[in-house]
Amino acid sequence: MDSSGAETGFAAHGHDHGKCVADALAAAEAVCARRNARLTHLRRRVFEMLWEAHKPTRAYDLLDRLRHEHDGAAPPTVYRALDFLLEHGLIHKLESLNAYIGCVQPDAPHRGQFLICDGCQSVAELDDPEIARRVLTRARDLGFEVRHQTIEVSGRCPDCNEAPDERRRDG
Amino acid sequence: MDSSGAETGFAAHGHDHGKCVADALAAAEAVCARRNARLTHLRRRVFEMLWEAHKPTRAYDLLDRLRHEHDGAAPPTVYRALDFLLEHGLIHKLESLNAYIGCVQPDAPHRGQFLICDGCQSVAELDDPEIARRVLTRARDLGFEVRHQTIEVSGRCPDCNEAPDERRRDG
DNA sequence: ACGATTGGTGAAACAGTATAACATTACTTC
DNA sequence: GAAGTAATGTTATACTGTTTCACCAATCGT
Repeated sequence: MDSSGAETGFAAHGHDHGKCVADALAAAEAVCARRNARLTHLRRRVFEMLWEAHKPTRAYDLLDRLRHEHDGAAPPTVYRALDFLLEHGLIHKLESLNAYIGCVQPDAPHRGQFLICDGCQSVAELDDPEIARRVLTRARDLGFEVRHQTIEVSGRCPDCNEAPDERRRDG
Repeated sequence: MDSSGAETGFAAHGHDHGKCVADALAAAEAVCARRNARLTHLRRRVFEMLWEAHKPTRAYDLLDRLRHEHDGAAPPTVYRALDFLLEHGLIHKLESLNAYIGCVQPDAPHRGQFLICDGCQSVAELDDPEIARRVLTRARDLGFEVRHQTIEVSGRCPDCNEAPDERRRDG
């Protein structure tokens, strides 16, 4: 639970991040292979960058990083890659932050629930079927047919809660 | 349930919209009076515009309308009004649309859940305590202290469901 | 009434987010 | 290898939101 980061809950400080990125990439490759989707160099790099950051990252931050290794990078470059990754459920967009983050369960397409820490920007992705089901039920009661759920919760993660002002986990 | 629009669920087509706006305004005035918050002309107008539209409205749409009656209107004009209204729980921001909408229960501050129709842009605000509670519980299990919940569901309202492509409720 | 403080507004510039449109390259398939 | 499709390059632009500073109006203590 502490070593991969590819599960529900907050990643531990000292988790093996190299492995965590590698695992995510392997999962993404598997998904794309299965679907005959082309995980091109650009798309792979954007995906890797999101996992390397391991926190919500904005499109223009990705663009800045991309430019370091790729001269012609422009907004469409990164947005197209993000669109592809979103479409295949490999990443999520956090609407309340206008930021993107790697998906911890790319195999099964799903709408996750996100806990977003105001203090350190860490994010935990839940996949609680009860929450999703309850939302579905209430919607259906009103005759509403659900297509997509956006559930984002802001607040303070355990670490930032302990040390309200001092500690900031950035790396 | 069909006449005021100021309740959970989708507003009926022929509801008395004048009354619905007037009621909302009265409620807003009451809230502001109780808190010694100043519902100035500008703020009131933005609030009214949101209720008149009766669907999610973007900041720059409000700005356009504001300019018709007020020459000096600029982005900060409308964003400041929106900030005030948000702060006092008189409106909500729909993060997945970057749009704003009047709150149906301004009395008790709350985090609502929103059903947003892709077809006609109508929105129903739920206030299901079970959903909110379940989210709270799961967060607390992970040691996460919740500050704010963003729950937005997109899909199709009953009307658009019946007539998938033809009917569009705009007015 | 007086000045000081506070909160609201006017105005201009700017920062951040995202898409449109069209040209070009690369990959696939036959 | 020619045709068709998918991906990328390139430029421009639209949309969303903030910063900053100056000014005015209401409030408060005296």
